[in-house]
Amino acid sequence: MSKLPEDLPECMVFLLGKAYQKAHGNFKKQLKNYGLTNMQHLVLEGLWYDEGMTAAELCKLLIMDKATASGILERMVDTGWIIKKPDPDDGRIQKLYTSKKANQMKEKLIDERKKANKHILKKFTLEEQLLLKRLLRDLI
Amino acid sequence: MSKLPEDLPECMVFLLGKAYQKAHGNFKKQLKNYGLTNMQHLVLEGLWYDEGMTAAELCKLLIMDKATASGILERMVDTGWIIKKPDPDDGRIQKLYTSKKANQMKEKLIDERKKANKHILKKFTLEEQLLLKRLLRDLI
DNA sequence: GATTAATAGTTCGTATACAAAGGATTATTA
DNA sequence: TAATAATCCTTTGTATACGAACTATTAATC
Repeated sequence: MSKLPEDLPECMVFLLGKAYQKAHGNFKKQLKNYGLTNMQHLVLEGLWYDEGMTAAELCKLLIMDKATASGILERMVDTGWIIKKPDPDDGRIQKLYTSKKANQMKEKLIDERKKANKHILKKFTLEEQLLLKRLLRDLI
Repeated sequence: MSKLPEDLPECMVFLLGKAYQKAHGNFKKQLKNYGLTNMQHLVLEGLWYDEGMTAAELCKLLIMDKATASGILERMVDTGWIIKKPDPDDGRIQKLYTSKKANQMKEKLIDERKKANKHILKKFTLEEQLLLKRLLRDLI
């Protein structure tokens, strides 16, 4: 006999997936007001940390597949959030920069992620928060 | 000044998403040998728990969007993992059943998830494992 | 210096994920 | 019972996610 409601909460793939879905779902709604997605927001934060990164570098930082990145970056160029500049020294590379539009919203956007994070974690004690983050980092 | 490598590990949406990706990525490879995806595997486990569920009931159990389920179930019918039977009492409903093909692999498939789960958690002490699962459940 | 290997990106195919709208059917209610 | 609401499911459109194959370009090696 196979159980499930008892087994499901034991399955990490399930737990992680659904916890992510829940957390992502809320943040997503907030970001929709800006016309951004979570991954697009992460790209901006990545570039604010190190303006001029290549797609490959960004992929490494954000643990993102290059094929996935290709589409995300294309949409962000189309919607005016980032700019691609070819590298004169290496024809394979395009360096990535945030746009004026993005930089004007920088403070607000960074604050949105902080708020979302607090909202997700507010049900935990500070100890639990630190512990959860440590355990998740160990999984990555 | 915006940081990122210091801030990223603080962001729950990021941590949860990447931890899920990592865990899912490994399980995915194992399941590929069977021609199944994680969600399709979950559908089978759901139906083994309660054969004859409707799509709506399954969605509730697996915390899955109905639109998402629609596609998954269609593919699983096409590949012969499940069967849809119309309900004579309610024309809106189709009851879902696992196929012979699925039931023949039942033990193996259930074992695959257990193995995957162990593999994901092996780096933690038993205490940490229980704690992590509790914290994740609280997030859902 | 020509061949081979490695790297950067793109493109394609498939599978979620989900908002929104639509069609069919059943339940409710005035 | 006719009109309305609720439910079930599908379809459409957009955004990841990622394996695999492909192009272009640079690096390595013989």
